[in-house]
Amino acid sequence: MTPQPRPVGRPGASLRLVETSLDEPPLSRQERKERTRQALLNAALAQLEDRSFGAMSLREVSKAAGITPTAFYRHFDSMEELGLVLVDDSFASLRELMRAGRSEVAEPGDDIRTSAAILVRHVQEHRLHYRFIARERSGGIASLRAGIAREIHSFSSELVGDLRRYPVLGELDTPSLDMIASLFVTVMVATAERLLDAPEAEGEIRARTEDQMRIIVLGATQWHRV
Amino acid sequence: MTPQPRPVGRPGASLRLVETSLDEPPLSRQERKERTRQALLNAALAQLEDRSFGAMSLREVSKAAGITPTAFYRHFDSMEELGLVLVDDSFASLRELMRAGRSEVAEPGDDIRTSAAILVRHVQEHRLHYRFIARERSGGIASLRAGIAREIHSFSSELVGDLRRYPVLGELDTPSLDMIASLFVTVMVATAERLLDAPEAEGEIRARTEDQMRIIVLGATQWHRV
DNA sequence: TGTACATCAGTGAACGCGCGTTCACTGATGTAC
DNA sequence: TGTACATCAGTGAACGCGCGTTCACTGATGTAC
Repeated sequence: MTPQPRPVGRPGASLRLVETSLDEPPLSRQERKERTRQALLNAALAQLEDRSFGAMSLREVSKAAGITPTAFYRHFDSMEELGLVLVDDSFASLRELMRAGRSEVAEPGDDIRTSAAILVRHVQEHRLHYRFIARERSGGIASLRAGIAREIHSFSSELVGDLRRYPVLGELDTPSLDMIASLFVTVMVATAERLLDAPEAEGEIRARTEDQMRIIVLGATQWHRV
Repeated sequence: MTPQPRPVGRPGASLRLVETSLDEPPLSRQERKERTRQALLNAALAQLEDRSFGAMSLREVSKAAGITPTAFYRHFDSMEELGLVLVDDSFASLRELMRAGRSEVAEPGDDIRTSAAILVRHVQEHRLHYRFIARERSGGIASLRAGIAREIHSFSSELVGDLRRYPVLGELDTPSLDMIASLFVTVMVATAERLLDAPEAEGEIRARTEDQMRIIVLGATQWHRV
């Protein structure tokens, strides 16, 4: 039913005689270990399609990665430790999004359209990471929730820095900017969740996100003038 | 370690002789069954404190409710069916919130403060239901996700009806009102999640929610005049 | 009111299964000389 | 370059355990007469 797992665990030297040296250059022990580690992380991400992380088993993940359950322990102390690595990896991908955002917003009047487009594209390209974050943000494992909350908070802080560079918004005091940044982040999280549920409605979702961001900017430029 | 489960399963007649008829009036078979059913639902809600629904076992829930695993099947076909009942119960509580909102917003200028206060109070008073919804909204069980999404969508539609009654907002077209209602709902969901994580920060969270709702109203009153 | 029978919520033994973790091991890779 | 030894990623058997589900059952509650 599920696609055949690509076995990575078997030592390769005995196969080396069969395969050409072109498509399989000799891998060091270290490289091979790293490859298995990635296979475990990917297998876990893939399982999240229809389970929460807490409902996933070490044995299933190991099997999907092509190793025995015992070998799992050569890479992680526990599933929870693997989960924390997934949190890190996922937010590395998110920071990449931030960088992309800062360099791509070139023409000033079009910031919102550009930001929404970048967000939507990035979620679609990193579905598994975003699903993991969406699912475990409120999930059953406290250490994952804490790690995710910390990363989202730091994302929001960086956003405050970005907002400061804007003409009208930049003049607001820090508590107001915090509040507004957190509102943006809330909308972005909701957008990502909607995209995960209905990737085919990308156009609609992007349009709605743009409008909601415009509402926020409209309100924010009036803020403290009321 | 955990508090002694209150056993509800044992037939009561043999105890009836010991207890006074005042504090335990004779329960019908039907009443007793309903009591056990509620015990199962409450036990499941309580387990969600530190697990996702998908990571919960039928045996644990039955044990916490004071019956054998076998008796579980007298009440639900599966854990999933129990979960769907929890979704219904949780949103019954949310509809109660909407009703409270409509009757309490008396003085016009103070709608936002009142709404935020009602929301915060309601989440605090129904923590277990809200935690369940927050956790399973993006959780691993498709039928629960679908049920929750449907209920939140219907909540958002009701909100559109409420917004129509306001002086300036009411003049907007339906797609705009949909978009604005969904933004309100997004903020409300985020508020509930923050409260679950940090109930002691209630004051701060309420203040931020009020400000974010004001930003939205400010933006919405400018909408389509840009 | 009393009797005989039906209903049915809950019991407890049993099942096969997948779980996390331990252990002693294997054999290719890596290193020292 | 060849040899001897160390390292260590992955193996496979074994463990005790909790899981969902089945089954025949018990005995209090409910009902018909």
